[in-house]
Amino acid sequence: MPYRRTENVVRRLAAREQAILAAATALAAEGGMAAVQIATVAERAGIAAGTVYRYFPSKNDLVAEVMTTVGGRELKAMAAAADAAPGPLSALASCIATFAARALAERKLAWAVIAEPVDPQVDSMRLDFRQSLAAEVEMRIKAAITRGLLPDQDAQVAAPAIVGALMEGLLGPLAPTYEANGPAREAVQTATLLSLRALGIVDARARGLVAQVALPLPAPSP
Amino acid sequence: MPYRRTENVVRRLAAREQAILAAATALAAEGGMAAVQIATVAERAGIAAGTVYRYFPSKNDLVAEVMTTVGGRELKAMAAAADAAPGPLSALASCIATFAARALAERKLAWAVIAEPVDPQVDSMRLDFRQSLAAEVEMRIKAAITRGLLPDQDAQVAAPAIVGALMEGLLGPLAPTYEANGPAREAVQTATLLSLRALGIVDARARGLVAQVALPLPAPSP
DNA sequence: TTCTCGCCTGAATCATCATTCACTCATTGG
DNA sequence: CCAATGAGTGAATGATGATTCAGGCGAGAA
Repeated sequence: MPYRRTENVVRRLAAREQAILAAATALAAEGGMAAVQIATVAERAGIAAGTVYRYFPSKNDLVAEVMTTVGGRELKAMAAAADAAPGPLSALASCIATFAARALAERKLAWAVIAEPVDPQVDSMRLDFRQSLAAEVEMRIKAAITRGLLPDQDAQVAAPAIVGALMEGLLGPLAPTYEANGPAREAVQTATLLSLRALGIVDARARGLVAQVALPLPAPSP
Repeated sequence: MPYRRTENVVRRLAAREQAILAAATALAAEGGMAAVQIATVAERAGIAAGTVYRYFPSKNDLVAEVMTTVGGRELKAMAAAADAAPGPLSALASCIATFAARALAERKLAWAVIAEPVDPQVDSMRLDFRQSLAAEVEMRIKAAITRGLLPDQDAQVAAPAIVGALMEGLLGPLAPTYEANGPAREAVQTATLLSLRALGIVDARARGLVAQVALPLPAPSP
């Protein structure tokens, strides 16, 4: 048995895989999907291009993993925020505002993961995420409808529409660039308000549904 | 003077340019921007690849022209529908519904022109279109606000958000595929209703703002 | 220390497309 | 019919980026 993967080696391998993933994510956050190139990722991770292929069978797999990781993190945050809310309506509001705030904090990354075009193969992966995103919102909408807190409506159209509105209104190329915390927070509130109104909540602000979720913009997770 | 562009030649040249444009547009409508390749466009137009470059200095210029053409057509339709409406609110409703209905009728093309990613250079062209799109909606929103028909709000965020909601709700990959006229028309109404509610119109349906604009889905312009 | 693995390297290869250009050919005016 | 002109051709070229692979090298086992 002249060679075996010692604990040490295993750890190093895992660390390297994380480094690659981190490099790819950082590049996506800085320059969008176009910036995620094997050579660039490798350089940033401090390894040679070929090495990347020891960890990921193809670029698509790498990108897919980035999406899964980032997407999962966001979904979890949304769900957590919603679950912590006192009632269905404020859960809905929290869910929406959380998504908006977090996406805005990592604008380019969010755009890259949600919207930017990629290889068709990877696209189906992205679809899953968008699907989950919409599903999360849809669930909250339905819950509110069930309790009579929202007018009856087609949640299956409404949910993606809300997601689209947030994306376009906050992340898209048309959206203004928010510098400091102030305007960004306002934008999140405006967008949330708009979304809730779209669903039929007329006086969200008056009811404290918006103010209550005026989260600080979270620092991007490491 | 052994050679001159006769009337005949000029006509032929113009026809060929149109053929190229038409081929590119058709390809975009069928397979998205990725399908718009010089070789493919040329083949579809019945000419050699090199010939395309006698008419367009680069692929980007060709794509830009496709976008301008398609985009202009849509903007004109929206403006016309809105201008024909009796009041500011129904103008707004018409504007939104028209966009929704037409985009849905040529789903892939609309997606390609509005949302699908492309070369950064071309992207600025697309931005112009999106900008105009949002501007058109924004103008209608502001008009309604001015007359006190809508609650005061930030139209600059609301307009792109509406556009985003329609895109994602109707065109995006998550949106269900609408086959016949029936469900599609309903989807347009649902989306329109949602948009109007987002802006603060609580009872759009009751007021006949939605039903009134239940346009037939237009055949795609040739 | 020495012998093996198997990880790492990065230049070479492959694939995909846009773009060019030397050449052919049709049209035009004389 | 002929010469001139420029449209049309399509194979060759270029650029970009993913992927491969033959060989170097360092870490574990004896």
